[in-house]
Amino acid sequence: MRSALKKARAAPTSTKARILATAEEVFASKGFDGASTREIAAAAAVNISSLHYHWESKETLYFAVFQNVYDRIVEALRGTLPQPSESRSRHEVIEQAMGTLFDYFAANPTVPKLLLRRLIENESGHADVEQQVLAPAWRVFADWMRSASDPPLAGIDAHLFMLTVEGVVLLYLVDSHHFRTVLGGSVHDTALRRRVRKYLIELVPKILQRSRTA
Amino acid sequence: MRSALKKARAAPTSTKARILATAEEVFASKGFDGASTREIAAAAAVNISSLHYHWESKETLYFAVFQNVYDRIVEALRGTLPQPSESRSRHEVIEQAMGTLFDYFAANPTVPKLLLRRLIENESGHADVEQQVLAPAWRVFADWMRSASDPPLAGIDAHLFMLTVEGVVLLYLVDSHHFRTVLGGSVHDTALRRRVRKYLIELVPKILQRSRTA
DNA sequence: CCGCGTCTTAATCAGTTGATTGAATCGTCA
DNA sequence: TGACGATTCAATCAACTGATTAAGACGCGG
Repeated sequence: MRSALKKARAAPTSTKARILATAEEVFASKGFDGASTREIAAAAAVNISSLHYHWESKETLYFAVFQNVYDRIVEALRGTLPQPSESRSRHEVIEQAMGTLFDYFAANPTVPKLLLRRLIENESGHADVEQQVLAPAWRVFADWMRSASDPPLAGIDAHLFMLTVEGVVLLYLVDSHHFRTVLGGSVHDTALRRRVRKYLIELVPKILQRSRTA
Repeated sequence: MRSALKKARAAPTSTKARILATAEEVFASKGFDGASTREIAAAAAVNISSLHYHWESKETLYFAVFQNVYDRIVEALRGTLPQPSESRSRHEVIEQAMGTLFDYFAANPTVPKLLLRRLIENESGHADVEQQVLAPAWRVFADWMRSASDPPLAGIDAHLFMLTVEGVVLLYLVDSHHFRTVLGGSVHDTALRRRVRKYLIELVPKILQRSRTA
C-alpha cells in the first residue's frame, strides 16, 4: 500500500506532510472511529506529540486530510473543466473528465475510499469542507451542462447525471472483496482496469441519451 | 427515524428482535467502530447483559444484523428474479427488479447505508456472509442475463452492468448531505423520490445499449 | 552563539470501550 | 408449586481512547 502511494505522488519530505499522508491511508482503510491517533503516529514513525503539535485534535487532522484530498482532485480536474470560451466538443469534454477522474482515483486508491466514507457520515456539522472546495468546481460543470442547449444534452437532468457519474466511478474503484469476487480480479490490475475504464467512458454518452419512453 | 422503520416492517415483539432492529439503525448511522454496545442497548431500552445473553460479542451481533438484512433483500427480490421458465420480457424483468430494489431501499433507509459501509470495509475475514446469502441470488440474475442471446443484451458485460446498477441505486439512497445539497432535497421526499426512481428505471435500457463506438 | 521552530521522550489524565461476574427478578409452562 | 428461560441489576475488569504536561534535544538562520 505504501508503494501505490509513492507511485501516485512524491514521497512527503516534512514530518507534517508525512503524518498527513499516513493519516490519509489509515483513515481510508479504517475510518475516523476505527483509526487511532497512536496508530497513525506509529505508522508515520512519529511521536504522538508531533501529531498534536501540528493539529489541534484528531478531528482537525481528519479534515486536513480531506482538505488536501479535495485540493488534489480539483487540481487534477482543472485541465478538463470547460472554460467559458471553450472550443472542445461536449463529448470530448465529458469523456476527458470521466477518464481523468477514473485515472486519478485508480492512481490514488485512498481517495475513492475516503470520499465514499464521507458520503455515509451524516453529521452535517462539517459540510463546509465540501461546500467550499468541491462545490465550485462542480457548479462550473453543471452550469456548462445546462447551457448546452442542443441534443444530446438537452432534457437531461444535470444533477442526476453528474451524481450518477460521480457515484459509478467512485464505486468501481473501491476495491472491496465484493467487487473483486464479482469482477474476478482487482480493479487495480492493469488489464481489468482498462476494461472498466473503457466501459465507464462509453457509459457516459449512453446516460446522456434522451429516454425513448420519456 | 423510528417511524420510517415502523412503516417498513412490523415492530419487533421479542427483546432479541428489538435489539437486532436497533443495532441495525445504530450500526447504519455510526458504523461498527462508531457504535458502542452500551449505546445500542440503551437505544433498545435493554440492559447490556441481555445483549451479551443473545450474542457472544459485538462482532457477532454485527454480522447477525447483516445476515438479517441480506435475507430481507433476497426475499424482497424473490418475486422479480427470473425463473428458468420465464415468460416476461427482459425489459419487464429488469425494470421490475430495479424498481423493487429502489423501493425496498427507500422504505428501509438503513439498508443502503449498511451495504455501502460493508463495501468499504476491507477485512476479508467475514466475506462469507455475502458469499452464502447474496451471491446465489446474484448468480441467478447474471446467468439469465448471459443466456439472453439476442439484442439488446448481447455483447453487454453482465458483471459491469450489474455492478453499475447496484452501485447507482445504493448511492442515490444514501441520504448524505452531499446528495441533499446537489439534489436540493432528501431522496426520501415523495416528489423527489419519484423523479429519481423514474430516472433510474429509464437508465437501465440506456446502459444496456450497445456502444456505438464499440 | 543565540533563539526559534520542530520534534522527541516519558509520564499521566480522565473517559470510554467490550466483556464478565454473580445474584436477583419476571413470566410462563408443566 | 416448581423449574426454566429470559431479563435485569450493580459492580468490576483490563485495555484502549484522545489529549495534555513538562522537559529536553536537534538543526538552522541571524
